[in-house]
Amino acid sequence: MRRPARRSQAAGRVSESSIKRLSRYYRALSALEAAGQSTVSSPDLALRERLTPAQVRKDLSSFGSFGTRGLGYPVTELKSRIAKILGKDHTWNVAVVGAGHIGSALVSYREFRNQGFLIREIFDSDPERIGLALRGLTVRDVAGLEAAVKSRRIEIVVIAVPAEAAQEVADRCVRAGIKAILNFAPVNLTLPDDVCLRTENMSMELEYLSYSLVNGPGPPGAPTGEDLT
Amino acid sequence: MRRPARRSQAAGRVSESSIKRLSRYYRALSALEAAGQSTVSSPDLALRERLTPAQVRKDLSSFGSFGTRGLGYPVTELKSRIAKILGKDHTWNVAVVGAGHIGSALVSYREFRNQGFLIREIFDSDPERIGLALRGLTVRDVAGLEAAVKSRRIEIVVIAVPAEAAQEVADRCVRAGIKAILNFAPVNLTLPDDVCLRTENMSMELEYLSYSLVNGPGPPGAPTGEDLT
DNA sequence: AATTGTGAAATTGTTCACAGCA
DNA sequence: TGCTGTGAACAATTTCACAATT
Repeated sequence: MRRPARRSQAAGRVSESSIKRLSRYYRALSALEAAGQSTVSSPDLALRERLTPAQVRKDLSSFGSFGTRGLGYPVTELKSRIAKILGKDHTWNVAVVGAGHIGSALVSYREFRNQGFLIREIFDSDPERIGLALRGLTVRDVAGLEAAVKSRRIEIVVIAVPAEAAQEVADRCVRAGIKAILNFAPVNLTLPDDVCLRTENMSMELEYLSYSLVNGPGPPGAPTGEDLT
Repeated sequence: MRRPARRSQAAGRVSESSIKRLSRYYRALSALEAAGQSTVSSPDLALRERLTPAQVRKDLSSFGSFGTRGLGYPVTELKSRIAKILGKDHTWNVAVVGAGHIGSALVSYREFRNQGFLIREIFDSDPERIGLALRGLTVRDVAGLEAAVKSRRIEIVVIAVPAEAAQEVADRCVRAGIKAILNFAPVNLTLPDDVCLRTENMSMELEYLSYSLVNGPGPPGAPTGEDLT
């Protein structure tokens, strides 16, 4: 065996939250680049993303990044560095399962394609939907999922089926060798540890909103105007 | 025996993450209730939500909840307790701004209504879309937003417009007195502190997935099957 | 016997503060 | 001078371990 394995880059230990912040830096850097700014400082970046300069520096340094002391970070360079870390230097082949409202919205969602996620197939089990054309794609029978994963080299599956059907779809994805799933069904999927799962849980966000409306926004203790005795 | 001031319930200090977990408990409890189970223990709940029993107990006890030692938590009781905390004992009047793919998907999204979020209005600025019928709603001119917020007592606005237009819509919401916004546009909105904002950031989730595909899933060091040199 | 509720310990994440560099 | 990179201080969160309770 090899020594304490390193990852591709100088990636140390990167927490989920710092990866999420990386996404935000990426977005900010894209905007800066578009605006023609060539370097950016940590206070500057922090301001744009409502973070602290220290955090920006910690995050960026945590994967051995290089800014220039006294000057800041080179925008384009840093952007492409982050792109690489986030796997944005690839494109990914995506299949959507479920051609209902969410599924159909996704195939038309520009942001998806912009980010390098190319939707190659959309599946459904409803005979009424199979055969429909959606943005240049034809809805196909979900029975063909495994075959398509192989033949079209699908790497990511988006699950946009009703809650009851989601686990079964997920199981089939796993059997087909899929390693990343984005789930829109409001259930907890059970998957092997080597499959990465993200669940887009709108209910959770909504509940957080309603919680805040009831209990007052912001950190505990913040005034609401109302006095809850 | 006077104590330092309490909130409505025994709500102590509740972090964002524990509120999100509350949503999960709620969902698990709904399932348990439907299955006819009348009590549930913390190890049981933890298993279903992939958490630790200790965390479940900490969360639940943090707002002075009551299980029964030796027995567990009463499912129905706990569920309605959480419902109250999350503001799920109300319904909320929601307006959607933006009748594009996301906006239209939302008005048809059953989960939304199930959770007590009633979409009362949908707005757009595109003359081609104004007047269209969507699930019993008519797309109206966004110029009428402020008026509708008042006359229809809208409490939550969902922003589903392109990135460029999002901040302006948000500003108008604030002026109309809205205190909760769910944002689907891929931008950072700037809002007063007393307005609760949640941004549903799909790019972030996608980037997390692609990061995981590139760098291996799970906590750092987890084996992938593939050996990244 | 089983399970909650909870201080205390461990861990994780964030901010501070300053040395080192352009 | 201004800013990065980073160890050390601090804060938040999670887990542990156990007394209390049914």
